[in-house]
Amino acid sequence: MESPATRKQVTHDRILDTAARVLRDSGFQGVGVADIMKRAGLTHGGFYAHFSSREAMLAEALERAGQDSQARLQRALAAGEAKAVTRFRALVEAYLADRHLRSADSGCPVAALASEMPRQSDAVRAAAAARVTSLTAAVAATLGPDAPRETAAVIASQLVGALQLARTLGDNTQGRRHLAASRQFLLAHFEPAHPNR
Amino acid sequence: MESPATRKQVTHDRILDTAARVLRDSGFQGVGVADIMKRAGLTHGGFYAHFSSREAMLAEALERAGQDSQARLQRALAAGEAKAVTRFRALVEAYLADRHLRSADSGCPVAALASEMPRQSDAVRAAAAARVTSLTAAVAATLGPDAPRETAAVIASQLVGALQLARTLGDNTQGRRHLAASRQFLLAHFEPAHPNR
DNA sequence: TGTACATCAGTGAACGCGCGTTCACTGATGTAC
DNA sequence: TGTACATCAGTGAACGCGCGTTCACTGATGTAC
Repeated sequence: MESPATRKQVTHDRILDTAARVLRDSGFQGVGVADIMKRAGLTHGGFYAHFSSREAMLAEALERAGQDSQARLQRALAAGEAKAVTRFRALVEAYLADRHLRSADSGCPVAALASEMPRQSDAVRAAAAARVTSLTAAVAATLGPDAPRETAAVIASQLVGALQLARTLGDNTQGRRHLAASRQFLLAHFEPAHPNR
Repeated sequence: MESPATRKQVTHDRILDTAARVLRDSGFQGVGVADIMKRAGLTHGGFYAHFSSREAMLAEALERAGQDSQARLQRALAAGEAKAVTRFRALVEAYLADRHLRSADSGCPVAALASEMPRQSDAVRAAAAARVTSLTAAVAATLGPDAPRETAAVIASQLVGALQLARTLGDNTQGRRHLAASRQFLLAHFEPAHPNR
């Protein structure tokens, strides 16, 4: 698989990684072609050898951000299993961690970008809808198999909404109190009885 | 109070109303000086007689949007009282109405703009934090007086998160199902027993 | 009441800057023989 | 193995457009006497 395209693919990947981080930190408007290329160690002229347009790059970057975030969540669940806490608790504590008040660049792109979605291109919105679905599925997988189907959607809303309101309140006592209230509520009402599963 | 400033104040008000609507529909980036002035029936040159900068206008527009939205919510609560449903039910059904999937321009600015807030100016973020607080207070006022203090914050998160995820899913079956699940959950778990109060 | 002047709200042309996009070119990598 | 040529990834200057901001000016409203 060391085809002639390899070198270009490596660069493409580096650009995407950069864009996926900046996107979550700075929003769609904050992702500039020249800036992303510079951060990736390149000049802006080469951009169009990798993407047909800025719009196309945004859609790819959102998908990448979703994969990043999903993978991080899975690692947190695995770590939770090692500590013998429920998968649900591991998920809630990872998603609503105080640390996420500040740094959004490695977190969930839905929480970082949700209110901008209705104004994005079809490709971007499709990627966003897929990410909502996969987040809901990840939540469902941490609930007991007897939980109603809608419960996962409700919990996903709570996770995203709580993180956004806390970020709006700020990285201070108010914001942290808001996160803590959501964590406590979710654990009190939805944590399955059995530690592992 | 028919002071010489009256005419200018009327114009100022019209500009702000326009900006408050466009802001919720198109986001912070979508509010352009020339566009807003044109929609208000003016030319862009006069803008700086009303605001010191575009940034200052954004902060004022966000406050205005918050007032609009709060007033609409209060009217919905009053209408609910007339129909002898609980204030809580009136609030949930108004906030999570299917109609809000499409039109954000008259709705809650927090739901319309939350994920853009961390990147805004101090003045804008302060206005946003105040609106989160007032939304939480509005929710608290519809709960029984014996409800724990954190409950209102959790419900506010659910309202905002559910609306945003539904909008991300789109104005279709998926989006509407998402909203319906949240409405049902909130009513089943938090609606006070007594119809009025 | 009427006239002359001052103030005020809004106009429209112009400026500077950032940013997405294009394109001719360069240096490096790979291929043919 | 070595040489000549083709392909490829990336460079950097330039273009065009949108947008926030400035400013000299105009027509209308209000005030002094």
